Amino acid sequence: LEGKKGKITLRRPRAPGLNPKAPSKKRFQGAEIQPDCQPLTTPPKPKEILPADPWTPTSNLKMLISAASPEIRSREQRRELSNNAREVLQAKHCLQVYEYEKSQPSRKEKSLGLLCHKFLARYPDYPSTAENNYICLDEVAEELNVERRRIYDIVNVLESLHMVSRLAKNRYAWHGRHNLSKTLQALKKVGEENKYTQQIQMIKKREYEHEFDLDGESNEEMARSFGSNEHSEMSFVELPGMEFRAASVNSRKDKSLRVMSQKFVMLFLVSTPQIVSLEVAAKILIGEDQLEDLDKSKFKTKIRRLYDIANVLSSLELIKKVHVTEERGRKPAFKWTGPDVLPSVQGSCPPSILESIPSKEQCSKNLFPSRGKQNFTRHPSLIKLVKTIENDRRKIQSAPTSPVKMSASTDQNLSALPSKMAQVPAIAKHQSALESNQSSPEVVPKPEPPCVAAPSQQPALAQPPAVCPPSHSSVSPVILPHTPAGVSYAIYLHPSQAHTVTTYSPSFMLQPLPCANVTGIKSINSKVLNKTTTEEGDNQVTTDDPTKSLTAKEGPPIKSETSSQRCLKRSQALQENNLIKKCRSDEESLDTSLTFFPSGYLIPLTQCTHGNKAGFSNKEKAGICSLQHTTYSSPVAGVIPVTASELKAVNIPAFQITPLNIMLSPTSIAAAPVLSNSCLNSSNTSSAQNPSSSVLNFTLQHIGLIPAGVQVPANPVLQNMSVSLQPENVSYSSENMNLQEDKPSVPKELQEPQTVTENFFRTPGGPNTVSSLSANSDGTDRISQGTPYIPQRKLEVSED
DNA sequence: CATTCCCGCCACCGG
DNA sequence: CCGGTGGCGGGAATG
Repeated sequence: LEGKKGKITLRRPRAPGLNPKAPSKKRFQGAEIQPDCQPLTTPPKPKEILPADPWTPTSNLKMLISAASPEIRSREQRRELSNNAREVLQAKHCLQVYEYEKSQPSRKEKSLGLLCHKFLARYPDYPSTAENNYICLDEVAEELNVERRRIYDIVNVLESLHMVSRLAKNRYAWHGRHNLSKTLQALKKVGEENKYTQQIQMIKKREYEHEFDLDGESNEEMARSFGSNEHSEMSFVELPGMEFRAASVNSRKDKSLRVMSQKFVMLFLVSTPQIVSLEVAAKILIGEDQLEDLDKSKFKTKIRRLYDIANVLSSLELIKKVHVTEERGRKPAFKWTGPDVLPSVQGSCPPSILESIPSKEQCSKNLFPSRGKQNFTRHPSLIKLVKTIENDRRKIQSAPTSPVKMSASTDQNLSALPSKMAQVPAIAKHQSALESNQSSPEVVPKPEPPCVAAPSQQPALAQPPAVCPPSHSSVSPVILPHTPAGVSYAIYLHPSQAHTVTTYSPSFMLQPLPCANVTGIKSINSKVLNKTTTEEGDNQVTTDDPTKSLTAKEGPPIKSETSSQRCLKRSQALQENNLIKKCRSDEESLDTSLTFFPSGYLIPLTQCTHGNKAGFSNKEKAGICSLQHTTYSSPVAGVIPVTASELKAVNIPAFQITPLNIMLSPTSIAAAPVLSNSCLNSSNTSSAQNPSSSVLNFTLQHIGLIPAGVQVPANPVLQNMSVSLQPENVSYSSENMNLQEDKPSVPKELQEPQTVTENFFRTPGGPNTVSSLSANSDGTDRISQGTPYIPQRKLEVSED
């Protein structure tokens, strides 16, 4: 009880004796000082604010307007009252119009997202090495003209991504996106260890059952397992090079927002469709004693917080708001639009990783203490206790300190410290070498840079440069916020993985496999179409139900028979979101491209690809103006140019594919063939098989329609389809789920016709079967295979 | 009415 | 004890 600070009830009544409204009034005053305005009806006329108004030249006007606008409304309603209202109204109207044109409704102007943009605009995505960009909260708050409290919200989230780190009171260091990829890797890993994927599944299943009143019991079991191995009180995930930058100051017990942010991100990284609904996220994040503690208020609060976080993440363009429409209506959700994250593992010392890491077990323990025994639910009090202990430990550990910068040597010492360190796989250290090139001061460049590379435009993985140019700070600053849509992926599979399709084995992630057998499937972003409206090429589409990475995801657009009962709406599905990544940092990408890939993953080749291409120009631009956040670079119209070299031969050996993270959207499938026809004819001819057939095989196998090992000859139908179908119209359903952009650029009518049979891939027998979870002593959990669980409900995701 | 989420009170806690 | 932090939830804007 005491753990949490003010319980709701404790909250001190504001303005004793006054009506609850008091606060709001205060609010207004705070924003604009109006000494004596008559309360009631008087419209707070535009009191100019104090002197300086930092922002735009027109800000005054803005202020006026915003101040007036509320009034306007009320006035409008009783306009009859005044005779001269006409004029007034007109004037006001003008103002309003003006307002709309130039400024947004005041509330939006104050949104955290906007504020965050402003904040981010102040610092480069990739700050140059040397000068540390220090951030002074006071200053920033003042300059941005907001209360400091808001800055904390932003900074806390950024901190969770290690984009900033606290140096001392009021001071933060700006790191930009240099650490982002590492952070994401670490987060992904932790997320995997925590079985978030399964948790998500459980939650969904539960909901599902709830709806239909299916087995109550399994429900119970679920809850139990969920509760036991879940609710993790996990501490902040640190990054190996940065853990203590913040020194003593840093140890604050409540890192809740930060932790929450990290968890939230993890959810995206581990779920296959990379779409997470607020509801699910909230439930998972609440974790704790979540039994049926559906505690409504708590849930609400969590949601609120998630919105805060989401706004910041959105500003960072890591996620984007979408809506998932189910039978029950549409729910807010977010889609990951950030960089793809490789499954951890470093290039430099592949084999040692397993050992070097204290052990996943340990990591998990630290992060999720509850994890050990999983068959009974832990009593809340115990949890608390653990928590407390941990906190104490943390304090102690973090004791020493002063904002001293650590060098590599110290780094090691530190690593011994807190569990925090343990939490993060040691991995990064080695990798840091790569980044060091760029410049992070703190990172000590390791002499042995793995394989390579020049920042940015690296050729394909296949041909890493033999030489590694030491850093060039000059290069580093290149910023590439968005690149055009086309992205390519390669799928690396390891033949040895003869697992069934459904097997999920985390352990693989840790195994650095030399990329044996590389099969590259190149999908191109076919955003192409002339979609006029959507500028972001993101029309995504694909999404599989996270719950089932196992089941087939998308049915290739097959002629569908309407037999399927549900009609899917289609979104303009063009690509899978993954494909769309905008590549932001070359370095990061580089980083990834150089590492060894565990089998079963889709590896984004983006950077490589773009580097050679037009991407450059964009990069440069980006570099120049740090602010152009919001605008997505519009996808290149038409097919994205792909060099022949980029297209790798597709050669998929007959084997089973571990489904992890593999996402193929029909679009992508369609795209390949199209591409080949239009642009790459010559290039792909060399491939052993026709890409389309490979893809088909891959898909089918993945789906489980055909046994592994069986190859299906190129399917004429598919090819035809792919050619003929317009990407936008191609819809595809993953299971029964349908994604839809929130603001569909394509009229539904158009979309409708493209119905796909959703049932097509459904397992005959038991659509409802759910894979069960079993915890292994080794700490890894696997999903036992069973029939894939296929949710019956229809889901649609729409973009905002 | 539902969804978003701003605002700022005030508990904490480091210094 | 002060002042920076940041949990938290009311309730205003918006949809």
